[in-house]
Amino acid sequence: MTTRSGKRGKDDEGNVPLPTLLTQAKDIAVDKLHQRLADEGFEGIRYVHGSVFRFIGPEGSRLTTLAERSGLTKQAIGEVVSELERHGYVERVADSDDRRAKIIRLTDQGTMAQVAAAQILTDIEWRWSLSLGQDRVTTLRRTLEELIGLESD
Amino acid sequence: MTTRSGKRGKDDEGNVPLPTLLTQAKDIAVDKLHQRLADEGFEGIRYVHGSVFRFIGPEGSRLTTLAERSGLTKQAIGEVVSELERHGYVERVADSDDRRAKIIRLTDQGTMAQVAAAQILTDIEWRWSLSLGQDRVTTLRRTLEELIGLESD
DNA sequence: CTTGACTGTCAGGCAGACTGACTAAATACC
DNA sequence: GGTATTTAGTCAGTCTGCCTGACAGTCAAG
Repeated sequence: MTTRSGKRGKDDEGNVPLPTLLTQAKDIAVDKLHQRLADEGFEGIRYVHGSVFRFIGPEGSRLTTLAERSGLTKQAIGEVVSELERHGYVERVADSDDRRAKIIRLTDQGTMAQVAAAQILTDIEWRWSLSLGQDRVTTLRRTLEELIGLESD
Repeated sequence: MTTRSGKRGKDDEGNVPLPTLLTQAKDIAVDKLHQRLADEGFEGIRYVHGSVFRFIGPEGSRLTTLAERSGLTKQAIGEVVSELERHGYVERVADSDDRRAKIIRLTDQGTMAQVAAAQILTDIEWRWSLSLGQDRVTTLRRTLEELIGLESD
């Protein structure tokens, strides 16, 4: 039996908890992103790969840097990088200044995937704006940004 | 150097992706919820326990029902229920109508935890309303609800 | 009363991320 | 310059959360 995730008919009485709403909205956006990336030929991209695509510098970054920025351990991000390397999105090149280090760089395909992801995310927001009104999506973003800035010290 | 995850200054147009904002906001709310629950004496409550507290009926529910509503398997939700049972938040009682089944019911402490969680979530929204304006938090909730209703087919 | 469906549990497995231990290289100390 | 400490990345092992598969007991339809 396939269990469809908690779909209540109409909300019984009380409010759906805000964290649930935030999670569902995130899941919808992320699912759409990955599906459309796959449609455009960028396959095998998983959620955690965003830790590399979002945080890697234009000239590449070290593993340790990616680990710090993403909040994952070196080991964890190292495995992610290896996976992206196998898929041809990044490459490890020697650092000429420090022979311990390797620079993780996007390949051409990796750069295309990064650009495509950014465009798709922009497009998702744009489509939401069409349905809900541009001001409401802009307000959503601003509210979230303020909220986070407010609470994260 | 402690790198706070992806805090770009105010730059060009390098927007933080919307899924990231949604995730961060969710994490903030959930962390606050669990911390305040612990402060009020409800200890050992983890994220996944919400699958029980949110979906359990007033007279209790069967394991299979909780599994369907939460989207987890029977085995997974069964483990969650066992953990909550060890902590004294729920109990398994025989179903008088069906000797295969057990009714999972909140204990008094479980009910208190459920009520406390709901109050805390309401309070979190209320505090956000104080900082950001009540209309913006209301709008946030409405926008998310519409968004989800829109996209989840 | 036999057959099939359902309830909950036990067992085993896999994926993701963690801690710990290690080598090679850079840097600081004296 | 020589030694000690720190740093970069990797290998190994573990833990957690969730999954699939298999099962005994019970219910329900023919």
